[in-house]
Amino acid sequence: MVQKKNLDNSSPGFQVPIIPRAPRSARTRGVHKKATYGRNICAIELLACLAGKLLKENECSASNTASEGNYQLTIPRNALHDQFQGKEKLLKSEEQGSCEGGPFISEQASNDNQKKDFLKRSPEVQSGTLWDCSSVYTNSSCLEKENSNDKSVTISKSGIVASGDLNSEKLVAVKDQVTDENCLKDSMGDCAEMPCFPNAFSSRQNNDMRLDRKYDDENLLRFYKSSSTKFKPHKPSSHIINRRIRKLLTSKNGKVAPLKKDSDHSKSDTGRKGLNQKRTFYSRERYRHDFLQKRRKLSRSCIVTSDGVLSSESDSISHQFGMNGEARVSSLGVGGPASFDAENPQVTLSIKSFKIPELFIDIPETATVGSLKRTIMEAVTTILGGGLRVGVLLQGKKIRDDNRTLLQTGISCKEKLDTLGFMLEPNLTQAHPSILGQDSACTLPRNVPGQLTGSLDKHISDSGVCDSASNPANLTSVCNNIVDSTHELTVSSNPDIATDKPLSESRTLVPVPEINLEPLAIVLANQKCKRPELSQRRIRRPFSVSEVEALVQAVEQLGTGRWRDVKLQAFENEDHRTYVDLKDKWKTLVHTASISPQQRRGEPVPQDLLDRVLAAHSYWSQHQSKQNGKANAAVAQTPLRIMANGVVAMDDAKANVVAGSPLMIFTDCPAVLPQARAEVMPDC
DNA sequence: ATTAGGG
DNA sequence: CCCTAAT
Repeated sequence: MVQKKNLDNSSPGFQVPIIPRAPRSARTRGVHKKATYGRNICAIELLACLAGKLLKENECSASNTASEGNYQLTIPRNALHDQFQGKEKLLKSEEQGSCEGGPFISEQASNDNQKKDFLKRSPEVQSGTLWDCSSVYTNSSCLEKENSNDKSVTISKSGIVASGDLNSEKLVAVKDQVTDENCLKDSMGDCAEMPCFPNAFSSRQNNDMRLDRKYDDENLLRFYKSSSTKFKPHKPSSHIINRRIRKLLTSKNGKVAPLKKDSDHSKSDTGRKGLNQKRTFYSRERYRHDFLQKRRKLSRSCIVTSDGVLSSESDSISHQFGMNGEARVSSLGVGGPASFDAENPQVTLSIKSFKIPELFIDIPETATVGSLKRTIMEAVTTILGGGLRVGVLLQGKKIRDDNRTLLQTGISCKEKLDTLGFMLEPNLTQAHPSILGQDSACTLPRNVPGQLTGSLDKHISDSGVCDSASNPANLTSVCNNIVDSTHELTVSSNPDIATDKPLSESRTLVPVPEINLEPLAIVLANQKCKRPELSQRRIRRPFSVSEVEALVQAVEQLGTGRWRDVKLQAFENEDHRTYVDLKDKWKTLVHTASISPQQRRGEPVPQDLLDRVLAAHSYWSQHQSKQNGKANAAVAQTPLRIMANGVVAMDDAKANVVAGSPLMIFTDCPAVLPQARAEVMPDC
């Protein structure tokens, strides 16, 4: 159990213990200490990084230098080594063409045509776009484009969908105010070089986001910008945000005070049923039916929870998560991709991309680019307000990152590494209070989002863009923990104050009462909302044929009522298989054997095994009933026998054997089996 | 802690 | 696989 203790250590380099024996209660549940991996720090820092990126791109500056902020994530080699057991090689360098083969948007920027096509594919793109903090300017181009048609805005490039009846004239007006008009051009071609294009992570621009992770007693993770020439915003307004970012960076442990005072929620998360990362915000007012429908649809199918997926560079994984959100990692070890210097035991990874699956925005017809921009900013801020956390994926599925689960996954095995992945996702347990709703509903404190929004408003104003719905104050929302795992975020805004209002009003940082406010809704969608994520549910681990074989054999000998013994006999060293699991598996085996082969799923179980399952099941069922009948009859421990000729012999008459006796001789109830297992039959 | 069953 | 009641 000493080893157990080590496991509870939140050290990133947890040891894979040599579990002596199956714990009596492998299923013991309880509050598991979460592996933090320096989560807090990481979250804030990543947030800052993203925010910075967003900021930068908001500038929509045509500058397209390759010297973007460069962040590196350096993980102590030990940390990885312990988990991967020398499989660091998987983390090969991916400096170039990191996006190759992956369905990422970033790959589409190579030429204008592709971009156009991409836009047309918006529906699909929406659900799986690369979140690159694309700017509103970028979006605006889409706005205009779409607006010319059905007035339904679709910002697909960044996975943002905004629908509403935009006023064309306004857009046009806004257009003139936008710093970079190119961004508003209908033709994306003019934006080819714009950093605001989704392809913010194209290798070409070389602005990969890297996080450097240093091992530190205090900070497991230290984030720093190793080089930056473009990070600093040129505009004054940006400083505000920048300052904020800096503040975040300096605040230890994500001490973004107002952002995490909801400890209750995190507690509830420990409980499986209490977890609630789903939150729904919706405005009180109605939207135009066209998007009303859309929204409704969305809210039913899953919303919010943006998550980026950080996966190992396995292509298979890339494909798996192509529609989710993904960040690719690559090793940047000094000594080469897979080389490790014993003296410099660190593995350096870089986040190639990070995306948030979907972000749907509903905006009123009076909306302006400015309001949209702000709204998006709010949404992002709100989402990331709680910081980010690194999730662990196994075979494409989220798994808890507590040590127990990690051990279960067997990621220490080399074969498993291929399916191991990581992802960035909002740290909901520490989420911004405003988005942490109670079970029923809650109203967001208006002043909460106001802070950053205020800054943004100024920024917008400075940019010359009139922000009509500049009242962040109106961000009122209701959170619902919808049973169907719906995530929905609706941010209402005040469109009335829109364009016509003086800028001064737009700049106000003071929350304004929501009066006549048509809602400006933002729906953050996450198609894979069904994910339990923090769920304590163990990962699914289908039984292999050999396991089935072992199980069948054990049951043949021990019967169906001694699962513990079955476990001990056949799965003693497979800690992830509890006797309950074995029992369940047997149950399914019996079922499987009872149905037609066409109805069976998963890895096919050899028919002979299924035959044995049926035979054993039949026998033991019968036997059990007889036992019940004969109150105190001797318990036959191993009445079932399989003869060398492939015959399963069962004989209750001769089943009366000493308990524990493994073998018996039977002559009745034969069942022809494809294969015989002579070894089981010593006598005969 | 196990078993047995339903979910 | 999970959850529970019953041993």
